[in-house]
Amino acid sequence: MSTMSDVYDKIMDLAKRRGFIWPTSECYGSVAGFIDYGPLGSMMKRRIENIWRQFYIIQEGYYEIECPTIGQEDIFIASGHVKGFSDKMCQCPACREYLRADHVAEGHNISGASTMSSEDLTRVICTLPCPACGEALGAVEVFNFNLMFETTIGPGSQRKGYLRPETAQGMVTDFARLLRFYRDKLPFGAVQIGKSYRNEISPRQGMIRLREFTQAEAEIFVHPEKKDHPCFERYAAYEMPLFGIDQQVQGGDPVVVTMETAVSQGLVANQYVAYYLALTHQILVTIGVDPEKLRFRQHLPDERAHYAVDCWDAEILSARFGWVETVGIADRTDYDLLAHQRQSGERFVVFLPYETPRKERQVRVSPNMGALGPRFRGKAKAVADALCRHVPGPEGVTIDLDGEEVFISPDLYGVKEMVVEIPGEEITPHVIEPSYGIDRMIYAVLEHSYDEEIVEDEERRVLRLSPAVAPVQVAVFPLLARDGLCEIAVSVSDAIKNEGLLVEYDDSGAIGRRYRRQDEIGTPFAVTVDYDTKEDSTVTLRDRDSMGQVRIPIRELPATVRSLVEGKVVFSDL
RNA sequence: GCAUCGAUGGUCUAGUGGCAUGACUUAGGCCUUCCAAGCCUAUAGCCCGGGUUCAAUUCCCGGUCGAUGCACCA
Repeated sequence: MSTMSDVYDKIMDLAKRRGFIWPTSECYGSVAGFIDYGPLGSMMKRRIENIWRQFYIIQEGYYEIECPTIGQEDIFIASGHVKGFSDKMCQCPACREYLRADHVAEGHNISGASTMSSEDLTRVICTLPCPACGEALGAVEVFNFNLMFETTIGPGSQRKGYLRPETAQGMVTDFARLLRFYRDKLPFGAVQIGKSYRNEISPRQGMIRLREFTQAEAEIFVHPEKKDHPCFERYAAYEMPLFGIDQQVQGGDPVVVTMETAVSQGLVANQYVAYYLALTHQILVTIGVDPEKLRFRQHLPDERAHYAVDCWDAEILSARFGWVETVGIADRTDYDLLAHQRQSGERFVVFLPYETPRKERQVRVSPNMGALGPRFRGKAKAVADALCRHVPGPEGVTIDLDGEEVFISPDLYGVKEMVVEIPGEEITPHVIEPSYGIDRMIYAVLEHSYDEEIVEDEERRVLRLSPAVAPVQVAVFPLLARDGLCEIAVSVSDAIKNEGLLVEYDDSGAIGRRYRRQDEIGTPFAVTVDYDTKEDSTVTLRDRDSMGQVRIPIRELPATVRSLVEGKVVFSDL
């Protein structure tokens, strides 16, 4: 454990010193669960988010939207967060221990505790002993602790609002607009990258459990009966470790299978889920998560939401925290759309026309209001409604009118049988929801990239970041700060900047120290201008990981470096 | 939120009821022809608030942050 902590401590120390991650507002003492991204951290975060966009927006074609981080109460009543995102807690009057009230009750075989009101729970547990100190709970009081930050909207605090606990609701509440944007066809998807907030009771694991964190989420709306992904071929042969329910229950290891097999064997519920499992694996490996420290674990039936048909977590192995849930991928069915439909009174459906309109025989009852009106007066409407419900025959019908049996003769209505054309049907789509914790991804990349080695009796710390996520992409040095080398180096640096790359120029101290500085922040390439440069206009290009060097002409340098950073060529091929 | 422990320049650290160590880093200079070399100089610190005391970085109380355990973890 001591060596494990060391890795975390070293990474966080480096991250603090070099400007990746800082405790927030340190001058006032910081607040647990909040962090600042420093200059390098912000850049790296942006690069990771952009890789995510590359997959979800460019490859998948799901456009990004941006919704407020504060939402009105209705949204979170519908989503279930007002009710379900809180825990029933109580404090033991004797030992002041905080307890989950429903857990106390369940510990004494009281069933249904999780659905009881606070009052009922208080009554039930007040005779029970405190599980911590053994004293009777007695004057205990059960209260709700909701993990959402609450606020008010507008002056006078009339309107309650919450900081969103996830970005996903935005895509669901905008469903009708999105559907129209995508021209009324399924499937379609929308994504959002942004801040979410959860008032964690005890956010003590550095950047793993934050109170304000960044999520990247996609909501993909699909036909409930068409869960084959149109581009499944892309990942059908993709292999990765899946830790299914069976393997977990039987105490086995994750199995490495193709997505094709996973779906056909029923390990993964459908192609959509499998597709995004594979896509997620690809994203995580692309940003620099070690594939050996990555697995996908299926939620057990008791941890999965009751409405979800399948749910998987991408878990990343951290030396400090063990397997960390970093991405969740769930088939949430129509739960969210129906919930908002109920709460808002709006319709959350897609109208899907049949290929050819379906013909259907229908019996239509048309009450003769001209006759019903004078006879039943105020009750005429109720009679008409009852007639339509009963579908009376030609011989009249007896209906129940406020408990009174009333015979309605055939002259008071007509019955017509007709063939109507049904052009299509309305369906409520199902939602496939991949949800990424960006901050956890960043931590994982830092931890998996961190390396130490001994070079000539000196410890060399190096972040082996992929060029795709390294904040600084190229460093440029004059070998010595004299004889006009600085001027050449500055112009080389400018030339590389013109390729859109982030360059750091440094001419201070010994060359070795400058290389080490860049190694520590993960800069993948360094260019050095030396005396030969003055003779033949070439420079050395140094590779961070191998510390190898090649000489290249200055005029080829910018394009070469760019290809290297984009991963189109690798250093060993130069 | 509770319990235990901790907090000294950017980092690591010595130490103390009475002028606060050292190293590394950083900046400037000298030197230096490719991987943290050397020399000179400079910048910079006792977590915050209250108490005890002539005097508190040191002792006491409270808080903040961090580590660990408990609890919690859509």
